[in-house]
Amino acid sequence: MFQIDVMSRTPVYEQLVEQVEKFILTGILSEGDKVPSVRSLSMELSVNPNTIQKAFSELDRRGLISSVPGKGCFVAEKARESLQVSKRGNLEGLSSQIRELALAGVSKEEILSCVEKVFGEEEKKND
Amino acid sequence: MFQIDVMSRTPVYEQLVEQVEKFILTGILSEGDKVPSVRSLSMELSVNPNTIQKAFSELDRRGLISSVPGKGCFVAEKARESLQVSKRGNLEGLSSQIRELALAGVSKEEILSCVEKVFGEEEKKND
Amino acid sequence: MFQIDVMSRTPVYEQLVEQVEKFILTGILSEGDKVPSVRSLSMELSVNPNTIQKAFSELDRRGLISSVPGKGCFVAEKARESLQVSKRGNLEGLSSQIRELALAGVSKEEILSCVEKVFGEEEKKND
Amino acid sequence: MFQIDVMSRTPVYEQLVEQVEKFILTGILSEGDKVPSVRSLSMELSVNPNTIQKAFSELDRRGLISSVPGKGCFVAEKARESLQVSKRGNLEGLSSQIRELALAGVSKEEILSCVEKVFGEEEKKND
DNA sequence: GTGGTCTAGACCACG
DNA sequence: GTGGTCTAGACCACT
Repeated sequence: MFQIDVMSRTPVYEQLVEQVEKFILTGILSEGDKVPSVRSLSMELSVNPNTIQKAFSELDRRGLISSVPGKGCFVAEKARESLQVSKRGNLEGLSSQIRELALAGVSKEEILSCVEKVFGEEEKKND
Repeated sequence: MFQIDVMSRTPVYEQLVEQVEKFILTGILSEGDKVPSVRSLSMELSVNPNTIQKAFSELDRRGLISSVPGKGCFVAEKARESLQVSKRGNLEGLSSQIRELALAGVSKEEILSCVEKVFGEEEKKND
Repeated sequence: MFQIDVMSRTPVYEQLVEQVEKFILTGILSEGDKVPSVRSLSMELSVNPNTIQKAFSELDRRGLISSVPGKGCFVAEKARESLQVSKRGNLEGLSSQIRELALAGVSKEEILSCVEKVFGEEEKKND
Repeated sequence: MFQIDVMSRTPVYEQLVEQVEKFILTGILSEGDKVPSVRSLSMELSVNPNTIQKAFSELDRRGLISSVPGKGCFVAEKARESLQVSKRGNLEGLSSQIRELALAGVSKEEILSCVEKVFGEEEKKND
């Protein structure tokens, strides 16, 4: 289920956070579902339990999962919804990235075709 | 000319690199131009000379400036061109960001309007 | 009668203890009354019997209930009285909380109005 | 400056967070001030650097300090103000505590005198 | 020197 | 079994 790259520059715990977010967004993890335990993930990924814990703490802090000591971690109510709202806030991040590309001489057409390409993939998946 | 934010999360030396790149891209720094010296920048920005040096080393490594011992640093030949090529490589970064937004339920229309907005700003500037 | 929230951060056994205390204080449970059995509560609340047992042990330790082997648990003599005494010990907890609020710039008036509000509610109930 | 009690039930890192908050609120730590380094605090308090780090991460997350890798941690802009706002949100916590005491038979007068006492102390300090 | 990340391994409270 | 906290000690990037 999870795949982490220990050689990556982005911290392992951050990779975990991102993947859980992705799973929630795609519906692989639904609200109320139990998230794999710290120890099982630690074994499965050969990652120290503390690192898993850190990722889970962060997800808890963001209100995406709810950690219940002695029972496990569960995907929070409205996790998906709140995730969609927060991600949407990154639209300005997109703007700045486009601005940078424009500065580098990338034409509007190239960027538009890039958008089309991505949404083309999406449709393909849904077939 | 330069503006750095010591409280920012992005390393000071990286901020310097980014700004030099931007200056090259916008033409504020043209090929052959002399880049301010390590010492003068250090004074001006109240930044440790080592940090400035690190930024210059990085720019040198990327082939954007070239150091001439005893004379200073100069914007390299074809700096702008090579910069445009490398930045263009970020198109895949754009794709992944768009993919994320799509996953979060942002519609194609919203993204397209975002692209239009940015290029609208660009045109305005050129008026 | 009992309501527990398994997702809550406060341990289930503690929630149980608090609720029994509240029932004693409000008179819902009077001295000598039989407390529901571990097994029935376990069924009713879908909570592990061990957890119920732990709560009862704690209540026993505090002298609020007494277990009669083979017969069940009963609210102890003077349970209400001793509870009132121990709760009164929380007055110092109140002081420290008020001190914190004062430090945060909350005025004496605001706190007094808060006190009035609570006692206003109480009177309303007794009407 | 800092005092932690390793025997306390409240985690060491939480004690640290609380103390820093208190220092900010009382003005012992002003905005822009440098907070002692992770390592120096670790030595001074005989607490593992990781534990200090955890406290600082939490404070950073709350926007009360700003961690700058390689430079140190600094009290954030508006730290005091935002702290006052968030603490004020605890007024409802005060209400519930008062409600509990009322339930235990504590009279309104006793609580009012408690409030008076605390604010009496405050005035004394300011003399 | 600084903070940030990670591992290894321990103990605790809870269920 | 679960998550939460802590220690000890390491490495990294940055100043």
